[in-house]
Amino acid sequence: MPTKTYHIGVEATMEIIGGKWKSIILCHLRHRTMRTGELARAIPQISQKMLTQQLRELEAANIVSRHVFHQVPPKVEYALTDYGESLSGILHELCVWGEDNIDRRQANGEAITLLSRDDV
Amino acid sequence: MPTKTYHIGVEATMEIIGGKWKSIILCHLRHRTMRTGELARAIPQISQKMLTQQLRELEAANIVSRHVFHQVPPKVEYALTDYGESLSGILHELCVWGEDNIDRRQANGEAITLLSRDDV
DNA sequence: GTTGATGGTTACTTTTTGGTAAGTAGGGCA
DNA sequence: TGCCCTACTTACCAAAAAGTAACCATCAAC
Repeated sequence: MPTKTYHIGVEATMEIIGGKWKSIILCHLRHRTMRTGELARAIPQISQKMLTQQLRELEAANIVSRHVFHQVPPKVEYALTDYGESLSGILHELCVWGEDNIDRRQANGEAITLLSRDDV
Repeated sequence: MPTKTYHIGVEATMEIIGGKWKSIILCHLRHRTMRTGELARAIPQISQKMLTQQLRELEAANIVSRHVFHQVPPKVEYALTDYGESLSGILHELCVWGEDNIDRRQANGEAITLLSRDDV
């Protein structure tokens, strides 16, 4: 098996929380356990496919846990694992920095909106 | 002009530091001003094209400044702007978390290496 | 006048990522 | 009987990101 080589720590981090959706999902799970449908409603732009795909990858990385309730209709809950919680501070800062960035760009005349500001 | 809409702060942040290269470049510039060639040597996997492309985008976002010395052969220096410095804490944490993540995966038997650990 | 150093661009191809739409399961319920 | 609910999968296609390789400019030194 070929050894995977990283040159700098941030590479590994971005492999886990990078991409268009993972950090968004994690920012929501940071606040509370959520069902699949709740996440989908919280992230209206995401498709079913992307949502489950990203959740599977986060689960594989031991960042998110998946709890299936054997019911009909199905019920599945996602939450940060203990290890996932170790990202909580970073996720919070990423949210806050982004909010500030949007404020600046607005002040600068850009046509840009932030719909929910839940990390203030 | 259509208004750009974000749903959560982290979206804006990831638009700026996301992608395969930006956070790596920024982690290097966090320590000191660097010339193009220095960056290229510090990130051996990156191509000329990607390096300049990513630097241009970071410059457009006002995260990185570009200082051209009108000499032959050319000399160009890149540095974090004051605003870019506001990412410094986050970048540091992203590096440290990644280093820890690699440690865990190694302890877990994965064939994986981290070449330089400059953020301890 | 050829070579080298440095930073950069361009055209082209490949890889990765994301989007759409349809289908599955299984019990509840009218 | 047939449709609903929820979570999830699959096949297929489109778009975005990244990789490759060749090229340019300038002046200095040999």
